[in-house]
Amino acid sequence: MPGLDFDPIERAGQLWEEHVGPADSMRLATSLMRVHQLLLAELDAAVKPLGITFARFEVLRLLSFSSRGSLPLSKIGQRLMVHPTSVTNVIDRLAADGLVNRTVDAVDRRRVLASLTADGRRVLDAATEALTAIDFGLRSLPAGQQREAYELLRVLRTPDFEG
Amino acid sequence: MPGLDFDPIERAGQLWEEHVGPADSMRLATSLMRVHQLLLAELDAAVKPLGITFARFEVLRLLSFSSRGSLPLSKIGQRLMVHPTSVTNVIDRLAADGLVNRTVDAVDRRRVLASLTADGRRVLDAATEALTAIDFGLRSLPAGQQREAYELLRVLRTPDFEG
DNA sequence: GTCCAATACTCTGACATCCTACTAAATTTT
DNA sequence: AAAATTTAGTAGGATGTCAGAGTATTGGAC
Repeated sequence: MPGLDFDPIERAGQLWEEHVGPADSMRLATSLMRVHQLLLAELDAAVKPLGITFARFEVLRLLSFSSRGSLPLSKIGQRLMVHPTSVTNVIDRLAADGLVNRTVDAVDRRRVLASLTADGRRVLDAATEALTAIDFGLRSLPAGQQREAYELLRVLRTPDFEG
Repeated sequence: MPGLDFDPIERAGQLWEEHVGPADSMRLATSLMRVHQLLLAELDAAVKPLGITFARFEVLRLLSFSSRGSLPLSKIGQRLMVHPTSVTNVIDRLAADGLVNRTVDAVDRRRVLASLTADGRRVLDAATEALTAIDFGLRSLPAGQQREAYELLRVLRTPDFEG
């Protein structure tokens, strides 16, 4: 890095972003990492008083939207795009806290069905309220730009679809 | 990415997102979570043959841009916006693999300085090449939209500044 | 009908992250 | 100069994530 008249250390964070070859993609990738870290920290903090994390909130929310009131773990994994072991992990903790029930599917005994308990419903409602109150950690972004960002990211969520 | 299944028929899970009340912010928040998961998995896979993770790549990259060739751990934490213990963790693993050196700062003996080894430099170069080859997992997003997304997310990365 | 492949989940281990202390060193106060 | 405070890093524990291996169940091939 030749010819710098300011402290290179203090500027390194910005420097690589502006000088390195594949600047745009690297910038966006690292930016997504940072935003995720900050956002998740804020969302976790918002629901922490209720004894859950944002990951658990997402599971509870998913269960509340299932028509039968229950979902096989594999389905939860597909929806949240997480590994089967992650689902088992989170469901175990939710069950230990009495927020969900686990039952073996009578039709296909390989399956485990998770469903909300009354407590789970209460916690979900309170968490939804808490998260809505902080605008899901996105109040610094105007509503219109939230939509834009959502549309831009849509393609990245569906890697192998429609080009 | 085994365990991830994108059956379009089952994607009804995303439908509700468009019907619920505080739709925009919740949609964007969950979208960011999914994109992060998918992106990180792809980036980790790209550098896995080199024996590192994307988190370690970010640390190596940061060290390579420091003028003195070393950085105190606290500075690394600030740049990557992660907890001090996370830095200690990653540096420990990098040092165990011989990719960085740890030395106590002679000026301020509270500080620990991390610096790249020759091996670390080699791994960093190879990782940069591997990540560039896959466009940092963002090839499905056109360059112009990558810039747009970056600009939109900027505000979320700097919650305290309004620059 | 039996055997085999696919599916659903669990178990163990690795990783990165956070939080709450805690120690050591430097800086500020008094 | 001594004490209090701040700063840098570490230790231990929890969480969520993934990968690999293993068990149980189902469903298809023969």
